[in-house]
Amino acid sequence: MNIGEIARRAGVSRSTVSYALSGKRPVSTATVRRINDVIAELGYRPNASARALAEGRTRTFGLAIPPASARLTDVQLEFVASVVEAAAVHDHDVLLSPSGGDHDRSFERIVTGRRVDGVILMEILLADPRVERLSQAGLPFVTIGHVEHPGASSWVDVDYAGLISRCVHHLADLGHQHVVLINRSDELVAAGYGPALRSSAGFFEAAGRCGMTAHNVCCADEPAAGLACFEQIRARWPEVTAAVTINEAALPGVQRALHRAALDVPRAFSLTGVIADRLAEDFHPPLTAADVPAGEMARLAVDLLLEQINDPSATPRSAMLAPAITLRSSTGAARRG
Amino acid sequence: MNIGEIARRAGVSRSTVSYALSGKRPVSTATVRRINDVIAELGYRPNASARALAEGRTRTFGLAIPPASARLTDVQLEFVASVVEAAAVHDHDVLLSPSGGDHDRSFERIVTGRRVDGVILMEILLADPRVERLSQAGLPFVTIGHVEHPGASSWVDVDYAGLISRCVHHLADLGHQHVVLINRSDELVAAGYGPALRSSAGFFEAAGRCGMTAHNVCCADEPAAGLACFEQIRARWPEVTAAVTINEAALPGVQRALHRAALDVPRAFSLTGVIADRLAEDFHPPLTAADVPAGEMARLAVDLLLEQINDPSATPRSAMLAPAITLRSSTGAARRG
DNA sequence: TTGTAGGCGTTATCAT
DNA sequence: ATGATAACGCCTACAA
Repeated sequence: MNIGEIARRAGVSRSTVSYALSGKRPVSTATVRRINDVIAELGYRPNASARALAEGRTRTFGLAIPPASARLTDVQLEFVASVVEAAAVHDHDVLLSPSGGDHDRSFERIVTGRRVDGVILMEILLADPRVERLSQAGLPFVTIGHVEHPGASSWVDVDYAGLISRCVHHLADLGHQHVVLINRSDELVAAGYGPALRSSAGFFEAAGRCGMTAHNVCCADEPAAGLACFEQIRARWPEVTAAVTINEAALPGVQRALHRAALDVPRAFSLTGVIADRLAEDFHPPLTAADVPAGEMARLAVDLLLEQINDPSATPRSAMLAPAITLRSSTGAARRG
Repeated sequence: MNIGEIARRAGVSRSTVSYALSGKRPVSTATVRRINDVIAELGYRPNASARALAEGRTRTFGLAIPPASARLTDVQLEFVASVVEAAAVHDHDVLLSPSGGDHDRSFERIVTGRRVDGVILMEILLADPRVERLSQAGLPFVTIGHVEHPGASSWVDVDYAGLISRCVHHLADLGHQHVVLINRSDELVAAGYGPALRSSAGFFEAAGRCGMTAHNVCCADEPAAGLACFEQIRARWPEVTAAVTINEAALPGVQRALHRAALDVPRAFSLTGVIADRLAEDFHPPLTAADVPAGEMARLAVDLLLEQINDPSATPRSAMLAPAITLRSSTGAARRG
């Protein structure tokens, strides 16, 4: 079933069918009707490959996700789903590429094979080879997280430094003197993962300003690590009365550690950070935290990407999101030493 | 950069370049070398759309995921990642389609637009309109979960009935008399979601055989629901000493309910079911449970799909997985009434 | 308002 | 062993 068949049955030329479909030139209402009838009857839809070849655009986005080996977290998953949905709103499809290492076949296939009109890069590192690859290929892209030279490309990010800083100030206001940051994993920090680095920077900066003693602890993205990590914190720095975290995957373990230590939150210990609303609400007690607005980030990323695709010469735009910190029940006045 | 340009620079015809690349006809080693040099120098890769148009195949799979509205669970996510990875092994890409309702634009675009060579359908319902749609479109597909007429199409599934039955027998052996099944949500059951129905069937069948009293409770896929659901169970049927579940998303809530009721597991209460290993191990105490082997299912699904694509007339194959039940620490002898 | 024809970049069938 | 050339199905000037 192709456009020629439709044309034949409707008694018109192929171009007329094409124009009737695209509306790029006037077609008499009578012919349009006839064509639509035939199309409806035969259930015709243009062949995407042929259209892409002729138009030079695929109406498809590439989404580079972390490889399956590195387990995706809950928010990351939500982000993927939201990107797909936002793309669908613009009648675009999403091609997945698990990538992260330097030489990924799937990523190369997508980039060089002109399979997509643009790419959204998740979980970007401060120095990410894929960014270089994409700009050299002249393929529009948007990164989630920003790179060394902001302004060089479009990105969407969360202001981890600022948010963590505000969390620290909040704790300072409550009288806490000794705080700890439960960060993402060592590997991520070593690889130059922005959110981890910026959180740490904002944390120490704010703690210094507030005259607090502060410690940073890296923790793998899993419950067991959260448990071990928290117990280690209690052992090494018993004077600590509050923790700030961006490590969502470790939360169940932290929860268990609190139980095990019979630490009442927030009376004996306060906990806050940057945590997706849903997870913050499921914690016990619900966490005072800044949301990670995955859905909004996804929509923004798609918008920025479309902007670049429609006008590759447009100056890249970017958005640094700073969601409000929602007060719930996990932070309270510091216990007296 | 196209094949013509490569041919020109290598001083050969386009077909020779094409054959040098595909190896579908002998090309002298000298020319192959020359061609490869040019290709390497210019970084050429064939245009995927043109190739798809000419070959009649896209080397792309469609993956129909539940819409973003229905939150994807952890295992579902792992499944998506695994499918992408398994597809990459065969040099195929994966196009995502959030679908589930009856009339989905994205699904239609993928199916009718010949954007993919085949489709993997996640979270299938007993009567799923997409199955009908795909077979009428003559597009190969594999379903995760099976439909009314097994044999009519390829599928991969987990033997929920059998596994749940074995869980029940295990509990019976431990002396439990009163058990409850914490199922997936009401909506899912009403929609004819296979795993929920088969779990329930296997549950009651086994309980009957063992002379136990048994109750089935539907529970939404979220922690809060798990908490409420468990407390309701305790209130309605205080005599129940063990629960079987397939609802992974509700587990955190169940965990909290156990804490809140100060129920010692497994001394005062036993818990088991079909739960992904990672989640089972993160539970406290680790759950005796059957794994949901998402990775294996994904690889199998891709294999079956490729089989159908390469030979559409091949009789559909299917696989019913029955992973072993791993004994951990959440089941024990029934407490005496 | 509509038709004709060339081109998008490959693959594959003829030839040579 | 290699070259022309016709598809593949669509879009879009250019004509009429």
